[in-house]
Amino acid sequence: MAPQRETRQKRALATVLDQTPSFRSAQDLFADLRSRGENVGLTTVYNQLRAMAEAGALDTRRTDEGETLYRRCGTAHHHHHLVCRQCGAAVEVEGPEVEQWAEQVAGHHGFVDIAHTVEIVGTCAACAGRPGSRSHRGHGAST
Amino acid sequence: MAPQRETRQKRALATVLDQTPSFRSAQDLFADLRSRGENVGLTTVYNQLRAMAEAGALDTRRTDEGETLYRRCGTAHHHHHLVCRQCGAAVEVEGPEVEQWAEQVAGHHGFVDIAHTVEIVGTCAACAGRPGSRSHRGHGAST
DNA sequence: ATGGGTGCAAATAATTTGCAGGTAA
DNA sequence: TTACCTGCAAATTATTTGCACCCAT
Repeated sequence: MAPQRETRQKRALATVLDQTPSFRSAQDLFADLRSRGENVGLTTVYNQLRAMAEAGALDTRRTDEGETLYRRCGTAHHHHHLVCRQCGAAVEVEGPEVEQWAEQVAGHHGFVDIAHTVEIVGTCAACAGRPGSRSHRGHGAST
Repeated sequence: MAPQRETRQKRALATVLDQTPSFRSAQDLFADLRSRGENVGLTTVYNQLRAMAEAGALDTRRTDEGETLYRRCGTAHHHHHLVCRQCGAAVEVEGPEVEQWAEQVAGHHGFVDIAHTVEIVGTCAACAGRPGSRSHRGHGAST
């Protein structure tokens, strides 16, 4: 397997991902890239995003509207997310008890080869303080 | 507000929903309806599905591929799902400890107005017994 | 009669794919 | 040079919407 090549586009995307702590959509990242003057194609963004996600370098989520959101993965081990419904900020959390509960419940029903998804959504302290800041999936980049 | 009307299409959809214990996509339900000879339009299926979901009569999920799945809601109170990745069968489960854990973790990070999603995926006893039955989103209806 | 219900056709929207040309190694 | 990468354009796919007609009440 030939090693991955270093391209301007890859570097640009990686940079943007590193500068945002919250989940962002492909379309969003693409727009951000363009606003920075980086000339990267939408197709490339999708290509890279998928490649990185498959390589385990990115965490992914789906919004209720069907968009896939990506975010640089902090810890390598299993974890869940606590996401702010206002600003999109995400905190990685762990919960041994939940893992156990899932295993237990599944086993109790005769299920094997268990996997699970947990996501907690709420309003973070900052957003709770100043209501009305409807920057659901805000940028905050460039300019 | 005028009461809902009783139509052949609504009844047909309701019947199909009642006969399946697992989550099914709109496309899937539509195909099933047609295979039964029921002449219902895809648009109507979507219309009804959305109306029922908003009315709280249906539970909804999203597959990784972006499809929305619907299923008649058994219990009215909060619960989660244990789904079989092979046949799609779903069991409604509860977990007081998880609810508490979510509240606790969220509060610890300063988040308020908490909501959460939990989904356990596994292979049910039946499917584990006869591997290879790749009916990912099986019908099981008619014929 | 009448207004909610229906469904064909066209519109959306996110994401994927074909493929010709670019470029890192 | 080589084949991986890029990105335009077109294709896919689930779902929504415009709208004229129909039927349960």
